[in-house]
Amino acid sequence: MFKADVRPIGSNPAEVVLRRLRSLAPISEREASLVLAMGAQRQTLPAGAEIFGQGHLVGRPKVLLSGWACRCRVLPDGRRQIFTFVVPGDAVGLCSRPDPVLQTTTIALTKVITADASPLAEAAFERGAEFEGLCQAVSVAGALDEASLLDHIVRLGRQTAYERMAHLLLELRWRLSVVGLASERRFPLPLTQEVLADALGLSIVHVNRTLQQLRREGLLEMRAGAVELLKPEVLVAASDFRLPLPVSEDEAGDEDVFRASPSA
Amino acid sequence: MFKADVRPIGSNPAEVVLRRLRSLAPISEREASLVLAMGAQRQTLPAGAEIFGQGHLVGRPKVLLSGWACRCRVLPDGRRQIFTFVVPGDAVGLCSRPDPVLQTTTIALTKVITADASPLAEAAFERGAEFEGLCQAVSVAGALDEASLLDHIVRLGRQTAYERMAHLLLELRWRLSVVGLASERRFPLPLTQEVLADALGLSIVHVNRTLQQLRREGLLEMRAGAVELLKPEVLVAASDFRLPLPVSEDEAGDEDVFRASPSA
DNA sequence: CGTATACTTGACCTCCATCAACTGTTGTGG
DNA sequence: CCACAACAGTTGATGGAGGTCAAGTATACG
Repeated sequence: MFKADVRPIGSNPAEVVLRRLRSLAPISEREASLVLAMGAQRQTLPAGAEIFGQGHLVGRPKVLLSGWACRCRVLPDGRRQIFTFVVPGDAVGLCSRPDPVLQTTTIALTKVITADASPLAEAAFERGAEFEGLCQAVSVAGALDEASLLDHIVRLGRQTAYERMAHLLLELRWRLSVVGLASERRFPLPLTQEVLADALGLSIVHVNRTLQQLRREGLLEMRAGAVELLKPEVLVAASDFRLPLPVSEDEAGDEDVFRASPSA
Repeated sequence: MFKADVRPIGSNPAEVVLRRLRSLAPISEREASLVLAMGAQRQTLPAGAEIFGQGHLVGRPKVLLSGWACRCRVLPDGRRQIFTFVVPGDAVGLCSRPDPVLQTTTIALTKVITADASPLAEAAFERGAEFEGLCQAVSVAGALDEASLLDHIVRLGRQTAYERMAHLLLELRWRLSVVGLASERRFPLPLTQEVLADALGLSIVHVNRTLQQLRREGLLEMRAGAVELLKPEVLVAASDFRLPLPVSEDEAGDEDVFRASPSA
């Protein structure tokens, strides 16, 4: 059985962050140790805790070492929209502009462990010349974040429930695989159907039926907080999923674990 | 009658850009003349022209001096999703990261006049210390762009057709008012119902019916490429519209033309 | 055990899409 | 100046995707 917050293989809990950054740009040893050192200042929060509040002045940026969170907004009548999921290795509130306010609330969806990312922010934004790799990795991470928002808009605006679900699952598989938390077919998904509904702009009931349809068609299995995509290629085709465009001609970090159409 | 691309009052066509930037941060005289100088290198494109292509390497950043454009993506089966509208004064492809690829296509919706924004990009990103105002304005512009994407996600995920339409019109009114192209109730809207449909994730027919409902309720009038919001407060209340949070405590530029709940 | 939380299922309804036709409105060329 | 495309907008009829309501059944947890 998968656990929601599998610890990276190495001993340092900040290793996920390093993996993430290495997938975005080449990271030197000196940079790596700066990143790993952040693992010392940890904070644990229970599911449901607010990590960043909408409208609060930004505190210090954070990275997620384990657990899942989401950025969302709640309408006055209680409707909620989730903008993006935050998975281990991701940063929250890490932003080049002296962002006066966050436009969103960040909430822990499981028990989470975070670390203070100020050292990373300082290295990337204020001493970018010294820390070229970190600077570039953080910059690319920002570009990917924006790409993910755009994908989300397409899902919500122009895709059916079935396509939205398939597309989101593939995106999560991709993001988790980068930090070593997903195999080609299987990954943890500690989300309730209600949370999926709030992300996909659907009702809980319809999320349930959509998942059942995918199961009936033999495309996935879900149990104990983990999903298995039985035929990822079919989902890719059905939802027009594509990975973010290649980062650049020469500067990829890790080799990709798998491409948009994995050999199943 | 309103024209779609009213020229700013001043003689220099780049004055809209200056207005936009001044609304975001204090701009010095030296910075202002740098901005106005960009007006010299103009380019005119017909409606339908592609300003930036998805996947192309970014050319030079541009600012829009007149006309309207949109950033969008087209799915393989022809469905189209518009992410955001680009109105006079806005920049396209202006980005701190050496963004290798644009995730979107930018298309002219009317005849447009653009100018090369490289001087602005260079001042803001490479000589930020010399051009503090520009640097800050561009940075805030980026934050507002992101906020607008988030609003769009909420519209598409959690609002009804009626709410989406009201919310979008209020956003456009706000953005145009900043550059002096909207009065409190009236502004140009050179968009077909098809374009609105592609932005709002609706069908053309339903956009038509939604507009008719708004008209029947005496909330707006549309003719000759311009809208008049007869009771903006009602639209604000119906769509839970709110302006982007205050930029910061002390550094606002222009006074706002009107706040979220204008005295109608 | 018993309570809370998540998931499941059925019945019903509504919002919005689709299809198809029709009505302006431009603008262009004969 | 009119004919007629071409396009944007309008309208009705119909159906389907997905929402809502309500009741059930696991599953976890103290």
